Amino acid sequence: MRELKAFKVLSDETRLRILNLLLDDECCVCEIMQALGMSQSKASRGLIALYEAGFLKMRRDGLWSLYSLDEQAVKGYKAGLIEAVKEFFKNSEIAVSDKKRMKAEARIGPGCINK
Amino acid sequence: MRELKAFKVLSDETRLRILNLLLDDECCVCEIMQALGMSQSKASRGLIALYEAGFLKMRRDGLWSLYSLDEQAVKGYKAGLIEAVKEFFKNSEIAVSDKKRMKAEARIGPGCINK
DNA sequence: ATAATATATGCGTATATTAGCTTATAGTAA
DNA sequence: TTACTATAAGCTAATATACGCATATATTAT
Repeated sequence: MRELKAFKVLSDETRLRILNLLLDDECCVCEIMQALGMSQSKASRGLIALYEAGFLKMRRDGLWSLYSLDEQAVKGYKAGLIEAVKEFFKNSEIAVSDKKRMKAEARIGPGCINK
Repeated sequence: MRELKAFKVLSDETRLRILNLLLDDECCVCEIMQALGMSQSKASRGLIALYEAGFLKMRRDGLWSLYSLDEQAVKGYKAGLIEAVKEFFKNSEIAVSDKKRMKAEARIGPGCINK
């Protein structure tokens, strides 16, 4: 049986919201945690899970880990999954406010939470 | 946030295999349990979960509960999920043998297991 | 070197999920 | 009615998952 990870990783609201944000942009962990209002470890773990499931790629830029959609993911069976995520969040209030907060945030690291 | 059930229900191998079988055919619980070699309660619960997630419809025919793909599911965001399931099982050995066993089985109820 | 910062990870725990076993329900047949 | 059969559901144990807290790691800056 093929690996189930891609299906499993989408069975969680946190990870769906993260993936939805990353459909358009490249983001670091701190941007995700701010935009989605979640803890650093939660954001990091969500991103890593999506990465390990093959949806995201990652590159380092200094202290930042920058995640973005892996173009390989839009081929094969994951394409349907990504399509479903897009449709799922279409006209979704939460997605709109997630994106809004994302745009508003600078990449200033998790420390900003305490400012 | 929209209901997450459709994503959650696909995070399990059993239910993926059931849905894949039902993409083509209408089946009763006993056919699924035989074709997939699983217990009656496991097959029934898998089918009910897929039904409640909006992938399947059900009709009664005497003692049999007959499940099949709900055409509503091929619209909206579930369409991508179904597409992903199809692609996932493309050229999959397990899907081929599942379908083969399915064709070989008559609808004779779970009692056949003991024969 | 030390300090500061962004991210990853180990650990414990709370919660959710799965599946087997059994029983209940509903329809059929005599 | 009773007997039979296919499915659904209750209960429980085993397993898996998610997440917070704290700490480790890695990179940069001084």
